[in-house]
Order: sequence, then C-alpha cells, then structure tokens
Amino acid sequence: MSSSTIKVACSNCNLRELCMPLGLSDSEMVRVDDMVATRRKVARGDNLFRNGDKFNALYAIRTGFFKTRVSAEDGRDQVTGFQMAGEIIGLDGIVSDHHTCDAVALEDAEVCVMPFDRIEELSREITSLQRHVHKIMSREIVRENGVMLLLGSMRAEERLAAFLLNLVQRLHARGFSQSELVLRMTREEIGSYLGLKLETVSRTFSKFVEDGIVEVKQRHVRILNADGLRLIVNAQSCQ
Amino acid sequence: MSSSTIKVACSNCNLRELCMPLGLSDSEMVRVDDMVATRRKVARGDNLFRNGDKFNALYAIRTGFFKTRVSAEDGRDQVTGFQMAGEIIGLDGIVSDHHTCDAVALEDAEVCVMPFDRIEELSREITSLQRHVHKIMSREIVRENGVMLLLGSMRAEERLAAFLLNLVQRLHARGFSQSELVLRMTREEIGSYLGLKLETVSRTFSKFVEDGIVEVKQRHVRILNADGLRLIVNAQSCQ
DNA sequence: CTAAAAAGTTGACCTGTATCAACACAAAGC
DNA sequence: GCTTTGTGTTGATACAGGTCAACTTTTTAG
Repeated sequence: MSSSTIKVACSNCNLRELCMPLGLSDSEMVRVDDMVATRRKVARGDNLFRNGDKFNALYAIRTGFFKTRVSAEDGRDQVTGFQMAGEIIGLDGIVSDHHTCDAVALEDAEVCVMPFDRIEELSREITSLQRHVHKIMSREIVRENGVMLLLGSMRAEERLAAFLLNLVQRLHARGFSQSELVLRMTREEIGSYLGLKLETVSRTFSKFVEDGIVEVKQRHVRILNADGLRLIVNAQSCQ
Repeated sequence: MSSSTIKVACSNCNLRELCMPLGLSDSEMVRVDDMVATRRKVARGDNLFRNGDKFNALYAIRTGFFKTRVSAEDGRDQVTGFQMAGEIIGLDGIVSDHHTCDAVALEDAEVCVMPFDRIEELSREITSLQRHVHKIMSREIVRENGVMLLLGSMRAEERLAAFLLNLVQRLHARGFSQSELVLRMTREEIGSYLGLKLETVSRTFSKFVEDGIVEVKQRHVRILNADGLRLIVNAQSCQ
C-alpha cells in the first residue's frame, strides 16, 4: 500500500476542529492539506521516534494513544505526557534537530507526518497557520508548567485526581463520556508521569474507590463524583 | 527619559550571541533591530507581567534576573524557572493571549520589549528568524521536560546538585566563573523550583559543605568539586 | 545607630510515600 | 485446557523529606 493510495486531507478529517488546521478558512485548509506528506501507522509498543533520532517532522495523531518519555543517563526515566487524537508530537526535536524524548504508541496508532520544512514554508504564507503553530508550542509550554506545579507541590491523591480530571476532560472534547474512561497506560506509566511509584498509584485508586469517588475495574474507570475529585485537587492540606 | 532617547539595537548588543538575533546575518540583524519596540526597566521585586495580563510581547532580558511562577487556585505556587540575560520570557502568553504565570525580577532588571505581532511579521520574511523563534520555544519545552524528570524522579541531593550545575553552566556561557556563583533567589524560591521545602534546601547545602563539595556563605556559592556534583546527579540510589 | 523584618540554619519529631514481599488476576502463547 | 508473563493489589516496614520550633544572621527601614 503506497502512500499515494491513502487520501490524505485535513479538509475532510474529523479532527480538524482539534488539530493543525484549527481556525483556518476553507481555502487555507486546502493548502494545508498538502502539508501532510504521508500517514504512518505505529503498532502498539513501537516508537514513533526515539531520543537521538533526527528531527524531520511534527506528527498529528489521527488515531491511537502515545506516551512521551525522557531518560537520564543513569537509566531513570520520566513519562512527560500522554497524547491522543488531534494532538501534535515532536516539538522537542526542533531546537537541536534531534529528538530528545521517545514517543511510544500505547495502542495501535496512525499519525499524519508533517515535514517541518513544509510547515515553516506554509507558515510564512498563511498568517493564521503561523499563529496556530505558535499557539501549539505555547500550549505545550503551559501544559508543562501545570505538570511542574503538580509534581512540585501536590500530594499523591491530588496528583491522581488532577490526572483523571485532565484525561476525562480531553476525552470529552473528543466526544467520549465525561464520566467513563479506559486507561491506555499501566499503573507504572501513570506513576512515572505523576512522580509516584506504581504501588502508590494502585493504593490511591483503592482509596478513591473506598471513598465512593470512582469505580475501578482494571483499566476501566468510572467517575462517580467529579466534584469530589475537583475538591481533592484544590484542597491543600494546610496553609 | 523617553524611549526614543535609548539607542535600541540588537546589532550592537553584547548579548546578540545568546539572544534573539542568534544566527542572523548582519543585514538581517539590522532589520531585527526594530523588532524591539522599547526597553523597560523592572525594579527588584516587581512583576514584568502577571498571570491574567494581556499578552502583547515577548521579553528579552538585557540585565538582571527573573523567576517565573505559576499558581493554583488554592494559593499554592511553583517556581517554573529562573531566567537570566539573553533569555526570552513570555512564551506562555501566546496560546491564550493572556499570561498564565508571573514573571518577577529578582534583581533590578532591564528587558527588550518585542511586540509579538512584529515578531510574527518579521518571521514571515526572515526565514532564519522564523527558525530561531521556533527553536526558542522548543528549547523551553525541552528544558521543562528536564525539570519534570528532576521533579518526578530525583532525590533532594540530586535535585540541588543538578540545579547548581545548570546555573553555573548558564552563567559560564555568559562569561562568569565556572566555579563561583551568587544566588539571586532565596532558599524558599530554590525549594519551590525543586519541589522541596526551604529547610531541606538548607540542610542539603549544609550536607554538600560537610562533604567538601561546595563552599557556601549565604548566597555566595563556590563549587569545589564539580565532578562530585555530577556524580550525585547521575548516581541513582538503586535499580 | 537601633529596631524590625526577612532570610537562613539546625534540631526533634512526624508522616507520606517508597520499598520489599506475597499474592491475585488477566492476557498471551502453547 | 495449561503455563507463562505481565499487570495490579495489598500488607509490613523503612526512610526521605516535611513540619514545627528555636535561634542566628543579614537586610531593610526609621
């Protein structure tokens, strides 16, 4: 199956309200269509890119679910984010022309490959695309600021509650339930993202279940009391 | 003193090798000169911008030292970075047209105000400036990835060692000593950045002094054994 | 110069999370 | 079906860092 046989078009993609062409006029969107060079399938467990890989393109997730991960020399690593349909990954590679993290598919996935040269070229011509690219990068910076707040100042329950609320909110924006979700990642991956050990993640889930805030069957989570979760996030122990 | 009396010019700024015009030809740099609308002085303790402020411009630090800080609704806050001469702040404001963090001067400072509209305008014309702007944002994303690794997986000693090494390396790039530095921030601010309490920061400094790795007199720090610090960062307790 | 406030250090004690270990369950392969 | 492997739960215990408190030093204001 050659890439030419796949009809690649932002203009009729059902993610256009979330993804790269957000805010573009119809005529602009047609031009953005050929920003996508090709699509690429990534099987569950495979890397979209790895730390050290040459940076060529940004990737828009069409389907599937990814994690990004940075590693220290001593082998320690940290999950830096979970990404879903309509989100853009690969921004880390721009500065040094090489990727500085791994992007791993947590389920079979498909991405749109957008060569960065072409993005820059089109950005020079389409003002609203230029602005959109800048917003995508700024959004990532702001997101990471939020994670730093979480990692630097929250306790385990607060971290997990914030994590669940964030996930369900993003899923809801994609048409999924506000109260039910299927976790695509293990307890260990959640723990890595939240700066906790997997046992602590598991215990905290159990605590939430005991308190009647959520129902958990393996990776299926049903939120019974969203306000309860919000209260946990915003209620600081003291001060 | 009106802004017109101040000669504003990247082309003869001694930070041009670190700052916005990095990698531009002489003729391009002359055009970038008028990207800087004006300069602005910020007294120690004052805010360059605040969470909620309208976003208009990015700021290049000419002199002085800043911290950026995000806050949760419950009053908790987190220092997200310390910025010095040649570094760019304000990127957080692009996505929502409003700033989402505070930027506070830790000593009397002066910044170049670069209206973002003008940056985008010039970026469309000067390819190397466009690329440079993208790199600045990507660098911030990569930096924050590193902080997440630190906050999510390092112990107090490792965090403080990494912090000192990072600071001294950036200062060295600006012509200062490789082994001596003056901290511009309090123990509490260091602690907030590193996800530790001020007492822990103080104790960890004392431990480093006992071990002969650094000399500390209040905010004056002399690094006696940089390899010792590097060893602390890369030596994971177990696994 | 003096007083007050801010910043830093150190000690004693406490607690949230890590660690270690045993076990349960589910998915994948034979 | 059974076995293996990966994943998740729960308990017992340890410890890093937090909390509270006393005190010192430095900086700022009058």
